[in-house]
Amino acid sequence: MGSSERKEREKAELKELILDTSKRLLLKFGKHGLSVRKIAKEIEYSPATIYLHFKDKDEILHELMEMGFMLMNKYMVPAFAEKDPSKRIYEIGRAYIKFGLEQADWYDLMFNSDEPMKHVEKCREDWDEGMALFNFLTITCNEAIEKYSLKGYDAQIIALQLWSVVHGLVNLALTDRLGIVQPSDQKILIDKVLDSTIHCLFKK
Amino acid sequence: MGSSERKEREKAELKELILDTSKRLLLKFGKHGLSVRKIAKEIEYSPATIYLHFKDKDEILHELMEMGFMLMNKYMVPAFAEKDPSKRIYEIGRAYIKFGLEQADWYDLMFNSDEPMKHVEKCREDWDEGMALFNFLTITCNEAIEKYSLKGYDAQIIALQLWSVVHGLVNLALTDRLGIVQPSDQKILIDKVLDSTIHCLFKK
DNA sequence: GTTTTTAATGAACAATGTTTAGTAAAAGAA
DNA sequence: TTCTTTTACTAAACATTGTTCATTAAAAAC
Repeated sequence: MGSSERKEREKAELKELILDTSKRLLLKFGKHGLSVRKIAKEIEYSPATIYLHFKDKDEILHELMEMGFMLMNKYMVPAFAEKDPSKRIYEIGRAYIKFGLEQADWYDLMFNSDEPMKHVEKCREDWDEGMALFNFLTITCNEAIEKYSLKGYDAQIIALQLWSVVHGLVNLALTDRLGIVQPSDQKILIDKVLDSTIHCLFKK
Repeated sequence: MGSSERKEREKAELKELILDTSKRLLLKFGKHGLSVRKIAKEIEYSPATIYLHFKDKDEILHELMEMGFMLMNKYMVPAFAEKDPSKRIYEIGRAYIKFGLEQADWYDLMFNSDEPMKHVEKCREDWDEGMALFNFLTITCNEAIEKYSLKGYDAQIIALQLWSVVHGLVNLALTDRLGIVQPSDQKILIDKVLDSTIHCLFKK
């Protein structure tokens, strides 16, 4: 006895190594540089070994997705501290966009990829990182609605509207559609749209 | 002579056959069912023959993209006919969303895919179908701004804001993020967000 | 020392996009 | 017609991808 504990620890360490390596490959070479075989080569194990720790490639992607939300939360910290609701919404928006543009591969994995969502059974359960963020936005919208006594506003609809704008903006930027339509500085353009959105919601 | 003309016609016909088949495969099996080898098998030629008519798979995707805009235009026809600018904006938004949800594979190809944009040299030139649509939206926004005498509004920013909202909504819906956040009827939810967006822009 | 459990892999399968050398047929020239 | 050149096409190969399974080597349990 006792050796079984060591075994489990070693097993967990290898799993962690696989995830760390996946993360590194994603950061270095993007989603196209992340393959099961490359991970295997990197950690100097055979590809089949990966499948002793993960059912799927999707399962790896799914765990990376969770890591992505940890990273995103770091971007959100200053925004969460903001007292004024409409200003908090603005800061959340800015942080979201900043994260999306700076961490394009993470963003894509977390918000655009089908694979880790469809094939992993606990998809709903594990996207609650995303849901928590959305709920916080909804609460903030509620605060803003009360503060400005906006009647006929549904906080959840407003939250979704805000999410759609920033999600749309980030995706348009990342897929090079923004530059075609308006070749000026994209960041300024994006800022203006976010300004306009919040202005027309809360500053009238 | 004369036979050379027939040759060229036959060549063009084969190219058209490849594109038609690609289109059919995309519609039937989605983007994952569309491979060079499947196209080849379908038209009963070898895969290498495809490369006599197209430089790349990307080039095929690119031509499909153009077809997609033709299809999208059909969705837009009723909206274009609308006289009132704010109502026209609303109808464009609805048509855009309808197209996105009903023709998910086309939408993905036209608005999300990197490949046909990055590797084909004439990317800018050929996305002018998309640009034309955006320009029309911008013009309509201008009309609305004048009609409601909205000061300090930039038509292009408003147009981009609108595009971002619908693009974001469609993408959230297509990648199953909407249902997680709010499991009620997605179409109604999307409609409410579009309503809210236009209402807060033009109806105050 | 023997048996059983575990960890790890090599090799195979079915896909993918793409290239190249080679062939067969058609077209053009004599 | 015969010879040559151009054209249309393909078989085979290459380098990838995710995934599975029979097998082996080693460690653990008895």
